[in-house]
Amino acid sequence: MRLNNWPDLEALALLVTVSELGGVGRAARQLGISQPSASSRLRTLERRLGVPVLQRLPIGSRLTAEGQMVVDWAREVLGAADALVTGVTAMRRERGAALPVAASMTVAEYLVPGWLIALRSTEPDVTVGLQVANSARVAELVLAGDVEVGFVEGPSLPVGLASRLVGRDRLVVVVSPRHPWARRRTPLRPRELAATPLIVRESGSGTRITFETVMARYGPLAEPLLELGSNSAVKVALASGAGPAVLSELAVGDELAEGRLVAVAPEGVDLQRKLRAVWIEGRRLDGPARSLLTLATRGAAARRPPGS
Amino acid sequence: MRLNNWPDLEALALLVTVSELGGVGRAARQLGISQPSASSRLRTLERRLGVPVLQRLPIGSRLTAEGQMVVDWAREVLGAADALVTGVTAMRRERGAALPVAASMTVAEYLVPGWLIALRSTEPDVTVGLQVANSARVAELVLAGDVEVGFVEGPSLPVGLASRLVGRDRLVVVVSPRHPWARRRTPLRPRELAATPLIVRESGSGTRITFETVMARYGPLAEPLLELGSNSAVKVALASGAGPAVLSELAVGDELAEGRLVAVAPEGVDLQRKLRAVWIEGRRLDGPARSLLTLATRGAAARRPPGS
DNA sequence: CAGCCTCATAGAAGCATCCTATGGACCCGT
DNA sequence: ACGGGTCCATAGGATGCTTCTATGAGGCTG
Repeated sequence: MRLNNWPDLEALALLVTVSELGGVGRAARQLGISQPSASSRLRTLERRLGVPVLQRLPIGSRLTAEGQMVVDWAREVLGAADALVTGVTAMRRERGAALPVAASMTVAEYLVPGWLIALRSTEPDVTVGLQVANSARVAELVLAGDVEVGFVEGPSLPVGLASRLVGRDRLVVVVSPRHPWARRRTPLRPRELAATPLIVRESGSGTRITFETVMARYGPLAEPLLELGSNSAVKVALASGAGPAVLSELAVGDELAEGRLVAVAPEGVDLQRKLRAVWIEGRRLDGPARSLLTLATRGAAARRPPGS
Repeated sequence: MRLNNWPDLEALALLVTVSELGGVGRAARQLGISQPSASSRLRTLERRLGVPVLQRLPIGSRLTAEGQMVVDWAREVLGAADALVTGVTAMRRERGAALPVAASMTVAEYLVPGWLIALRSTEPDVTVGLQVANSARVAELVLAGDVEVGFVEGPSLPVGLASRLVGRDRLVVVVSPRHPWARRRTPLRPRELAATPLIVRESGSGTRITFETVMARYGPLAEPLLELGSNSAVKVALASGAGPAVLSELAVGDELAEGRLVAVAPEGVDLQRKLRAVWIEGRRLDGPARSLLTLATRGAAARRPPGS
């Protein structure tokens, strides 16, 4: 991870806006900066990228072919950055927010930002307060009335809570494409998996607990090969070719689709877990809480069951 | 897409490095800046995020719980930014590169950056030149010897080219979760799909051609609802709830996994297409070209066929 | 030909970062 | 207990980028 030479997100956002509006000046106006400022920034961006991205014409500006690619890549970057900002903003407003919410780590990390971004378009003024905790603690917070809605993972459902499915997640055993398991033809037996030292999340994490619970019946688990505190740390370890890891499918969807990681399904083991929204039983959710729940449910309800 | 309030990628990279090395000073040293500079930057980042992310201790610095989330989100952002920079760098070196490559747009956009990032770790000094063109033109470039390796999509395979499968892609019909089709219970008949105005990529794009070829036998296609020049532009249109679109699965993997978009499979239509590396028949690839091919093949070979 | 649009350039002001030098807190050895 | 190692924070001056307003150059249109 080198330090400099990173693109300037503001310049990229400006470029994306230019591509949408078809003009430097128009984009500047929309973003609330002066036209010369926009012009200069784009020129700097172009110089730093080393590729002309804009075709300046007397009637406006169009993207070059390279510019089109840059804009597409930039939208990915900005989307991820938006998720970060949105997530952090929600965590900052932990207290005194109009809509206090609690979520388990996987849900908070991979799903909540997307929901909040969507929520923003229908309810721009609602401030959401996000608290991240394990599923048991989330349930407590909901029951205590500290938050209106909670999002939990796993099979346990405390009494007194109403719930709705907001998604399905599946733990996957993944290896780097370099790893021998990536090419194995024989199915992975649960006992073999149990006996293999794995890269896992720290003990206490929902991912770890789910995995250990499911695997319990196949004999004692081997000592972890490595124990890391976040999904992305596990991915970093995997990237350098280290042994199999267990992660949430949500965390590795991209890597699997692009072939940067390979999933190895243990035979006959169901590692799926349900992600649920929970709230106090009998309480009728309304206003923003209802909108959020609708948003969260929406994706899940229509998504097809296992296997796309 | 507002302009300011975007996080500073350099500061995020610094934070990630701190999380890996466990200390502000250590991270500063690794990144080649002074320790006070790092300290001040992190403080600024913290102030702008509004959340304490670091616990400063006399023996180093650890992340707070919020910091852990920020680092994970930041890794996503930086990964996307790295893909952008890598892709642009490759396009810039179009001529005079040690390893000239051509790729169709989907491959260039979604797969090539990942391969190049991986290639960097084994062959740090190789400069790759990337040319983006449609599959037919890629084949020409390979045959003319302008590039060593090409990456094409679709069924056509010109004579004189050797090829190897580097991945499978599938076109998917997607709608926003708000769209009626997201909840439909009846299967989508090919004829209904053909008769529905869709959001599609511009004519001439590989995605569009593949779709039209496959659908040809189900009757004339309706006029497009909207015709856009890039995958992300289509996604932007979808996000605002507009009608069904046809996109590459590679382009929407994340959105499907997180439920932000919903796939509707047309009954009995095979929209899969193969992504192939091609080079001049009989020519033996060696050096960096060989490494790249290995990398590209690696993910595909081990990936399971349709349906995860 | 005037007026409107486009984007580019010039010059001055402001802000954030950078560096070096130093200070305060802690741990650990002697 | 005391030096020497670690750690991070602060101070002060230099630098560079971005910002603004004002103006210019080019093209379309009534």
